[in-house]
Amino acid sequence: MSVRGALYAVAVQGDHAACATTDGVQFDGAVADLVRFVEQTETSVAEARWVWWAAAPAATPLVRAGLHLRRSWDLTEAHRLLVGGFEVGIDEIWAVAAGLDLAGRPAPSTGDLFDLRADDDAVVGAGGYLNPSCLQPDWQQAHLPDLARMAVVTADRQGALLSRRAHGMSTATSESGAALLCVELTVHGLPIDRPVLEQLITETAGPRPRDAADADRIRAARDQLVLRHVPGRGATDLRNPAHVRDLLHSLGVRVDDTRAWHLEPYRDLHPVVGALLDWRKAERIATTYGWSWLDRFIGADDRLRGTWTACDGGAGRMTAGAGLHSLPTPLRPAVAAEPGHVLVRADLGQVEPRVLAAVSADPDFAAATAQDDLYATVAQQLQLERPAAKIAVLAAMYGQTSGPAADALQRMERTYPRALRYLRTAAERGEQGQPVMTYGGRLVRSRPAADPAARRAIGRFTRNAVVQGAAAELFKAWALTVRDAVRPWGGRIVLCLHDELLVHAPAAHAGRTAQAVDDALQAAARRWTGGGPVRFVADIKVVQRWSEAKE
DNA sequence: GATTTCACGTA
DNA sequence: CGTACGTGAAATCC
Repeated sequence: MSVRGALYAVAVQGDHAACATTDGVQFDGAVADLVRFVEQTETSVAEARWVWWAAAPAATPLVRAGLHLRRSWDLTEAHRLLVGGFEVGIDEIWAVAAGLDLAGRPAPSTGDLFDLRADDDAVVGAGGYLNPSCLQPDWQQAHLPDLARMAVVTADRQGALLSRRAHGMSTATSESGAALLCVELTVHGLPIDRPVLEQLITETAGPRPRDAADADRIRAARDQLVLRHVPGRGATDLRNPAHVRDLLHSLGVRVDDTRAWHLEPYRDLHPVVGALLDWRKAERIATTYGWSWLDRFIGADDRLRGTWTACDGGAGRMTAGAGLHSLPTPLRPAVAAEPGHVLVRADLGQVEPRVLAAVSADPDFAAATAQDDLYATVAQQLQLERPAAKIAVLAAMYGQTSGPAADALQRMERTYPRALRYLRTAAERGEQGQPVMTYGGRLVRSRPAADPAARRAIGRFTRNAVVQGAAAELFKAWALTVRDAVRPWGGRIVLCLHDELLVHAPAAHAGRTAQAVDDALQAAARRWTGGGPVRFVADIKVVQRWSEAKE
């Protein structure tokens, strides 16, 4: 089966661009003119699907120009479904789609004057491989129409391979859409209330330093809040874990490392412990989320911008730079809707166990998803208290085998044999060095492991990857449905956080937008589960600031 | 100069 | 001996 729609492949390098279909090259010219060509095609060809080797270089100029593209096919994302992994060149994508042996790929030209292959300019060379020079920007710029034509061919070949895999095609279009959404997130950014953020940073990290000497003074003052508790050891470098450990040892705090959760029990032993733990929080904001972070990542339009990727190499979640996925809670009041707008904050409830119920097709576990609080039902079925039931479910998904979960896990085995078998199989495959496949048909490779402990660690990784990865696939399907559903009301997704969505929308359409986000979940879940019995729930609230309505 | 270790933020 | 990611500072490797 081929990829649905009319395929238009776009290749961009610098200021130049080309577009091709199966009928041949349709456009070859400047990026500024490509924007008009794409806009015209998007409106006149209802079934247009945009194909690119990677979303970022091709789609960024289109998104910057304000275009909204409905359908895409991302060769890099589709390739990742086929073979797993992360970093790939277009030569590898081409070879895998063509069914060629990767080992036979010609080596890239060394640029050596005596390398005669540099004279061979054919796009597809001996053995059907792409010219190894295809990874070089200047070669790409000279061959953009060819790259676009090759992209159309590759998309069709990938479609033929993925259509043999359960859910392969829908996951490929979803992951492609996620990659385009990532370009939009990168371009548009997250709205920030700059005065509030500056206030919050000032409270923890101190005022904006005037110069380097001022920065040193503020830093020393912060250190002094800790060091004043240990007279005579004022030379201790708080940023050096070994120094801190020695200091703590001298006070009778016996810890191997100085991580916060090891130190927390000693908070009352000596005032320096609490001061150190408070210092760490302030230091984190000062270094990672301080003034230089603000200057680097928040634009003149008060938008926080990081680089987004649609699918990490491991479990398959979206990732984001500029600290977007680890913004400390104290700073979240600064994430705020623009005037006349609201934020619709939606997060999935207990998504991983619900996903496990769906992907393992365990009927009794699926029945538990009917309730808003899945763990309450599981507790009844296991005849345990709710906290113990929750620990048991999480232990099963994360591969914890020791501690208080052991008895509860046996009950899980008896009550939900199908779900537990699904997890055990994934763990065993990882331990044996084999890849696992997610519900959506994405291959996750297991890393090689030498000793038994490392093999078990890989087993925990693959056990978790089939759940976390499938949850990521459902999340992306939801996010893309939301992207389309909120658009008529002027809404736009501004943040994706694994199981949480933030939509920025005009205040006048707040209610409609919130309803659209909920409807989108039901529609996406129905499609994703194939109409199965598993229920998904979301907590959805209309707020001005991200920090509101957060339990 | 690049890589590893420690630490910690988020889910 | 619960999973993943990104970031920064210091130590370590080459």
